[in-house]
Amino acid sequence: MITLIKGFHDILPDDSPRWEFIVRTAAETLRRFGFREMTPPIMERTELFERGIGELTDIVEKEMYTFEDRNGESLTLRPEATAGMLRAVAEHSLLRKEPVLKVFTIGPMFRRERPSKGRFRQFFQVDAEVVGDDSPFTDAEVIAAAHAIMTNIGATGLMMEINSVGCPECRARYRVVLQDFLRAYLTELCDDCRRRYERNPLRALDCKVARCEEIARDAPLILDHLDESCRSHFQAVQDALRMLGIPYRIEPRMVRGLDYYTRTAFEIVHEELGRSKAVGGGGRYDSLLKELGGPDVGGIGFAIGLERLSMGLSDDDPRFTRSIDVYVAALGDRAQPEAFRILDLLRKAGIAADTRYSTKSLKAHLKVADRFRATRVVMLGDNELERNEATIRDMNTKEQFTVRIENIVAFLQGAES
RNA sequence: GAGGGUGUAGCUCAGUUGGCAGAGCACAGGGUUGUGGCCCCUGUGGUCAGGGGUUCGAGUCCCCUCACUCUCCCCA
Repeated sequence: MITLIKGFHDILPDDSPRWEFIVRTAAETLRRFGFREMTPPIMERTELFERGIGELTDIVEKEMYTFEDRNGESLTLRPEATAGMLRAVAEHSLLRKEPVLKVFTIGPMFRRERPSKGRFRQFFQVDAEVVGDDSPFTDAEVIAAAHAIMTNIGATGLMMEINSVGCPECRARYRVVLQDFLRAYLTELCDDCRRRYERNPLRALDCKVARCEEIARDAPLILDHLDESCRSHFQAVQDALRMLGIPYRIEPRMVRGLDYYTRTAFEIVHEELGRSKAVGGGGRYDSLLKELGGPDVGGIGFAIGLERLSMGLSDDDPRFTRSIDVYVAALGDRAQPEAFRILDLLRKAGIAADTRYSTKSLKAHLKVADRFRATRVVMLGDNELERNEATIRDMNTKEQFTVRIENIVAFLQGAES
């Protein structure tokens, strides 16, 4: 048997109603916030991710599905959506038409990591971006949109964590302060943190190794080293969140894995999965679009992992059960062609109808209709056929009606309401 | 990349000191010649992950391989 690629997964028919609900709810919520859908391809030139995400990040260094096209060009399956979204914004000059652009996309991302609970090599994200606006209200609105998606889907046990990583100038100043502090502990830090000491010392703050955590507890915080404009921006974001009633917690040691974030950064954490497997995350990027060849304006965005979001939902929600409107039961070979024709009429009238040709006895037909959760059954046998009629059974009340064949569609539509 | 755990029917899992391959659910048929859900009966379905070894005999003991899964690093 040929099997699934490791870390990939099928969404089976029984899973689809629940999945479709999540995707639809996310899209509806974002449209309510003024976002419009945009769908870039799932494959881009490798250089886009190297430039956009940062060459020194884990994602670009070791997690990308990169391969050579037949003409020798290096292509990569997208590991996240923002780079492709901003590429499209720049390439089509969308900001000339609309100086503040709010867009979202939903689709699969690919990262070649070791799979585990809630972590896959292909996973779906809903990704939203606001480009061309620096207002702290925009930051709060984006966080509110992420929160609304999860509230509307009904996920529980979630927490919004926020931080400010400052503008590039603040960060450069803070980095020196942090390095001064860490220098005394260099021999005690884990290998990774020591390796990153020069290039990216901030990551030590987020390390999960016990000793590193202890050290990080006493480290100076970037929040205490922001300049006036960054500090007032962060304060304004919090004020706006409180106005909206969004529950949040300041996480002063949060550092995100993508290089492009500036100022506001946030994560959505699930109590069961813990902080190392966020359900969603995002932040502001003030120079990314320019880096990708677009105008020099800032933006902010977030991504939510749909599989992880789905884990916060209960399994037996009645919204997710299958159902059709009408089942057509043909009894005997003479009735079958007529039933076949009726089935087609029902479908053309917009009624969700189905049958099973290999089922013969009425008892078996009704069992199938029951399993399909059909609300009504059209029964057609020799008795009915002779009189040009059909029997229609209401599966809930067990009431039965005799209806002339040419009136079946009208009868079913009339009883619809 | 490092370290644990688990592989028996479509699914969830029993399987005793090594002695005929099992249950529940699901599926199909029947109990009712044309009336579902509950109940009862019957049936279909197995390379016991794969390979090798020990043994009269291996699902069970030993070795190897593979797959899945969880934890850590990191991300959604």
